[in-house]
Amino acid sequence: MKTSKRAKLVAAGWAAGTTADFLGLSPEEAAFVEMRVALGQSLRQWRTRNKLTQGELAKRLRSSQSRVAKMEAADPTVSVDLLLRSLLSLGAKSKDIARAIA
Amino acid sequence: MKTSKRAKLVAAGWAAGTTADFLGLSPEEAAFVEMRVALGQSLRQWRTRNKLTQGELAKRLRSSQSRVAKMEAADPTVSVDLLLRSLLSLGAKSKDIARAIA
DNA sequence: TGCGAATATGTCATGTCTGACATATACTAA
DNA sequence: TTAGTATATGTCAGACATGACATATTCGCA
Repeated sequence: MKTSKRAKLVAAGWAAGTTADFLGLSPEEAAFVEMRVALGQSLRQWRTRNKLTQGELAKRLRSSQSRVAKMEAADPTVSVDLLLRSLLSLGAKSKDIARAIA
Repeated sequence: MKTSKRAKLVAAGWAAGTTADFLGLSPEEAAFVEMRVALGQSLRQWRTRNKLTQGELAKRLRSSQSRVAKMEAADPTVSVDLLLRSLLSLGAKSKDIARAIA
């Protein structure tokens, strides 16, 4: 894992050490987690850039504040589908999303 | 929508005309569908490149042939999560996925 | 410090996705 | 054509994600 990516995961609340190490994740599983974390962070960026609270965004998405918080935290109960639809609702384009996960 | 993207959608079985037109999809919804179609096509490429049948891939994924077929067809009942995990299992990297959806 | 706003965490009923199976259709070679 | 293989389509019970709610924690500011 690149150092920059690890920094992001740590920032997102993942303990130090590689994500893969943490609980015997296979490389694919680790990559999947990394993508989810990256999308969660991206969502937070788009939300704050648009000066919205989680509650306000939730209303726009017809969701709830708690779910938005979980999205941004890449909670295991949040699907990538929901993250993507939320980002698109905030105005993110395919290429923005591609850049976020690359 | 770019011509190249439309060609892909048509190739994937979507009727001519823009995806958005087809059934009153909002731009965000259309973009989401396009991403799913792109991921489905990418999955097929990775599978055929690895000379696997849908059944063989299904076994590796602990899934079923029918679901693999639906993934490649971007069937509405298939989540992006499943598409991504499948691609990663085939050896695709984050940047490959980013390129596919960009 | 305290207070109010924002965010985080836990739980649950309801709705959606999943693998599995059956079966239909498409493709290839004889 | 036919048979054999691959892929597509339809359905369903069980598994998982969802919005909503309650509540806890963190943050910013006076």
